[in-house]
Amino acid sequence: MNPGKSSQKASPAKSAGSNLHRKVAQSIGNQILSGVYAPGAILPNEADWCRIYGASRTTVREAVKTLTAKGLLKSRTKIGSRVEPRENWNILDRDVLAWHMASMDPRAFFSSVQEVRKILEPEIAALAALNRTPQQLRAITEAFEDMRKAKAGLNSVAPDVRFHLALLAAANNVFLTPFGIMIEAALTNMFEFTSTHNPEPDMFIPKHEGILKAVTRGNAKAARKAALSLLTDTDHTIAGFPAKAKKLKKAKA
Amino acid sequence: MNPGKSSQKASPAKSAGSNLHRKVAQSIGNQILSGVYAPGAILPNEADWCRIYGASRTTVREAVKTLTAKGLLKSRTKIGSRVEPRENWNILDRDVLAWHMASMDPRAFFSSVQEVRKILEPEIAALAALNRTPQQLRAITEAFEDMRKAKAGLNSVAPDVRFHLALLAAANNVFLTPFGIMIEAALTNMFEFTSTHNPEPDMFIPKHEGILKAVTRGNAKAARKAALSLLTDTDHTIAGFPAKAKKLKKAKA
DNA sequence: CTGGCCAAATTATCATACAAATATGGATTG
DNA sequence: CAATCCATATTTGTATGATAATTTGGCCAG
Repeated sequence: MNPGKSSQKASPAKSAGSNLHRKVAQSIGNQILSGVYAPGAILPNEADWCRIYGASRTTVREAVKTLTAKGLLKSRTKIGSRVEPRENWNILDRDVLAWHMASMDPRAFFSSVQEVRKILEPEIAALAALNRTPQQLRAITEAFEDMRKAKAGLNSVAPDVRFHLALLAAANNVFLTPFGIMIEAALTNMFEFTSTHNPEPDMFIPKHEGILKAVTRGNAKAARKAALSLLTDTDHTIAGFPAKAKKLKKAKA
Repeated sequence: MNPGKSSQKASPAKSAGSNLHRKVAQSIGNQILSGVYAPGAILPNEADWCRIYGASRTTVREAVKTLTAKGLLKSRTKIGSRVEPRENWNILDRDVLAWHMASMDPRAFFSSVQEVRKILEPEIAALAALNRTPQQLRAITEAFEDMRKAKAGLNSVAPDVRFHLALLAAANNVFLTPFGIMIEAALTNMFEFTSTHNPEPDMFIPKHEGILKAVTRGNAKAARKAALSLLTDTDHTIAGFPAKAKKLKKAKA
């Protein structure tokens, strides 16, 4: 038998994506990240989820497998599904990060992110200066040109993201790439949070140019310094917006 | 209808875990990471996998959803499943990393890992010195005591891993925790690769003690320096083993 | 040549049934 | 009374077969 379903959709897992198992996964994922189910807690069983979402067991199980693959869950026969300890959560997964941000204080989020960015991005810039291929340098350059054209405002976010991701790719180290997701999330949400995406508007373009030039010249030391300088500006921008607490509205379900 | 299955298991997805969908996921994951299916390539469809593994569509689909959740795949109706570009792969996922190591040159692996470790671990130690809770400090201390007791050899690996993971946890930054998987993999495999896990056996314990003391005193600068010093020793150990190319045998299917 | 429409391929979802694992409590036995 | 074994109930794991939804690609008409 298939519990639920033929009845009515009790709690309609909203959100887009149009895949039901995806919606279910997002809904459950959000509940875990928001603390409705704490690490160690046992989740409702498959039959329960079927009733809750009005979905078939097949669909629910695919959602559960998705969450398991992201380190949020582990299922055992006769026991059910248990929430994994936080250190196993794949926080650098795009979905998990989105669910995380949806229920986190934005200031705490930016604080953690900037801490890591200041550790990594100067070194990423330095590595890029040493390891970049001509093609990768071109990608960075083109992103920078687009930034210059876009001037300020919302349109400048996308090229900015591309710039930082291209830089990251140019570092040529697989184990650094997962941070692209974090950087992207940070830059994208910075605008919505501070409503001015550019820290120190006058220096925004020049400081990026500083990184580009250093990477072009292959000057690791200068690249490191330029990247750090940009991040310091970003710190100031964020610090200039105290507990505004505009809820980040990134996640979907 | 259910393709395959009732016939015979053509290519028996070996490996442990005892869950069929897990074995299938590991087998396909290994094939993707080893380049059998390159990014952009279209994979066999569900019916094909059913025949190949002698599994039901239910099982195959759960495996595919698992891989999708790790960023290796994306499925679309009428198209099939396509391998995602490498930058979307969740390389800091435990499984993905295992599959990656299974088909990678060990020297290249250690090179990339050490590059990242030298960037992160000194700063992790510094953050731990500033942010650690008493409980976290105790965890680090206990791990260190176990290392001292264990002396050299294989038994010293586990406490060493615990030491570094406890340090990481004490940094108290969510976005750093995913690196625990990489650090664990590195330390665990170092022993098998160099057959001497301890770099500079005489200095192995003292250098860890240096980190512990600095963290205990809350001296960020000293912690940073001590962590870097340890990593430099590790570099030397690895460098001392040129193209031995003992294949790492971590992954399972 | 252009636009729209049809058909085929593939994933998405559903319903149902049975298998396997395992925690739990109760019976059995020393 | 204690320890062991065992039956049973619960929950996930797997199989099967059917139908829906999506979308590419080509066909056809204007």
